[in-house]
Amino acid sequence: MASSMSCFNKNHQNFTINCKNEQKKKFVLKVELHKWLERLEKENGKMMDRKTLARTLNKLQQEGSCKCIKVSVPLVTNYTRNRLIDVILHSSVGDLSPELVDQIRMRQRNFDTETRSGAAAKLKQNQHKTAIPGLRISRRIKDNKPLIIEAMHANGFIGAKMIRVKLFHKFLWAYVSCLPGCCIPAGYAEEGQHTKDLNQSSPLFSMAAAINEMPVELFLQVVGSAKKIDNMITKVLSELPTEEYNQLMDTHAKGRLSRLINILDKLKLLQLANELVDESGVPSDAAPTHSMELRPYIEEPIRRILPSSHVNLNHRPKIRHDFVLSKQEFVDAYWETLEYCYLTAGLTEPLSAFPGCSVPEVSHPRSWSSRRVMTIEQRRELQKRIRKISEEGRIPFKDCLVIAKELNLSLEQNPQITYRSPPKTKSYLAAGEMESHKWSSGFAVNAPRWQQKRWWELVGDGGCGLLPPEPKTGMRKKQFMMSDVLEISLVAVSATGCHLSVIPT
DNA sequence: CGCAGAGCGGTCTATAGCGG
DNA sequence: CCGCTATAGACCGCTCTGCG
Repeated sequence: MASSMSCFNKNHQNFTINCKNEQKKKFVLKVELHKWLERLEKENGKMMDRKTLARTLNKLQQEGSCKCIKVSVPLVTNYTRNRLIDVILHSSVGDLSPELVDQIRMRQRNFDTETRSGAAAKLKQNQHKTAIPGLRISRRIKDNKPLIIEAMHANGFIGAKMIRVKLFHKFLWAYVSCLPGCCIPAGYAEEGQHTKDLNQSSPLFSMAAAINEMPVELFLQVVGSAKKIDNMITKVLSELPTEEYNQLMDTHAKGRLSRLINILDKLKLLQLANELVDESGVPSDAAPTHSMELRPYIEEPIRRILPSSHVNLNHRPKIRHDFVLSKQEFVDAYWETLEYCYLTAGLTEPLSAFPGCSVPEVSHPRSWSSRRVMTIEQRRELQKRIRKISEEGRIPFKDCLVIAKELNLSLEQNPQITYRSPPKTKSYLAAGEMESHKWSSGFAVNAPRWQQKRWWELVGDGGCGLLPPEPKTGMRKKQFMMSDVLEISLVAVSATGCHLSVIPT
């Protein structure tokens, strides 16, 4: 690169650009080059103007020393829009390969990160200079965020990011496989045959068009909205009136959606369609923007070893799983493998293998916590039943089991609720949480905050009569028997689909 | 206690408009 | 044609909050 651009003629002044290893580079970002020249010129007390650079590059391009192109990269906060980045290619570069586009995107990402982290460090330094010891000014304005989050969850939003990514990917795969002319062969039996066909290409599709066909219910689960949804969950997004659609697909929703797409991209399950965008602009909504990768792979993270063994991480063999996503069951198998490899990766180095090295989320157990994944129908039916039963009094254990079974709610998840006795006394308030509900248990409750309230949040406003009666004025503490709390908790278990472990006091 | 999500405040880029 | 300025849009780090 540098050889072709080693001499820059600007305002009759020669600039020599000399950079080690630059010869090996096939491209340079325009912003990178600009910053670089700016730094050089600063030493001379002058500033490089962008237009001057553009003119010079045009001249070099006409001479055939380089090629100036624009590469489209997706925005992080808006899945429907792309950002065009200016790239100067070495004249020897022919067609843009997907690898080169990847490198360009990576370089742009790194450039952004570097410049912004530099700016943030400068800001931090300034803050240190101006900070008044002991004075802490909160710049956060209290808002209705908790209410919004609550409303989103009430609409079925799944907190676990990887579960959202999984559901979204399964939807996209199903969408793409139904596209006319799609090369995903349905119901293939012969491995050799589909391998041959799938080698041909990764099916192209328009992300915007795919999302338009997304069921509202799925949208509420994976993207989320705080909007009150009535009689719309059976529809797909494109069937919604514009106003409703815009309310669902607000800036934040687009941001959340874009982050999911970004993760699918980093998992190499999706690829940005490699189109060279000309000066005239951006492709339309109907044009293919992404391709579905049908041959993804997963590497098992390498087991952690004791330092004494002195074995280099790089020299241990990696176990690799290759998939051919020709059938729904293979898509399921991909996700099960990914979850298994990384969720159980307690004694492994997630960063040692793909995709753990590029998607940190895959190795966070919280990202996979599917405890509260329920369809809206399940959620509403559960609310209805619990309300009905609770009007009649206490809910016996067997009824909880019946509800869980009939609504197909899982009881088989990780233990999350733990009741145990306090070190000395058996009576204390649990972390002020019960206090906030104006009642307390008569024994130790060591459940996390969310567990202590989440289950009654699930069943509706104010607890649907399941809560012990509100204590009268002055009656701040109420003693409950273990059986009371067990019963209540088992409803929670049904509602949340988690285990309850009881540690005898 | 650590993580994830979201808002804020900041920087950077692209662009348009203006005057020299 | 050139350079300056204002503005919008994008997106990061920091921070706070709630969850598990």
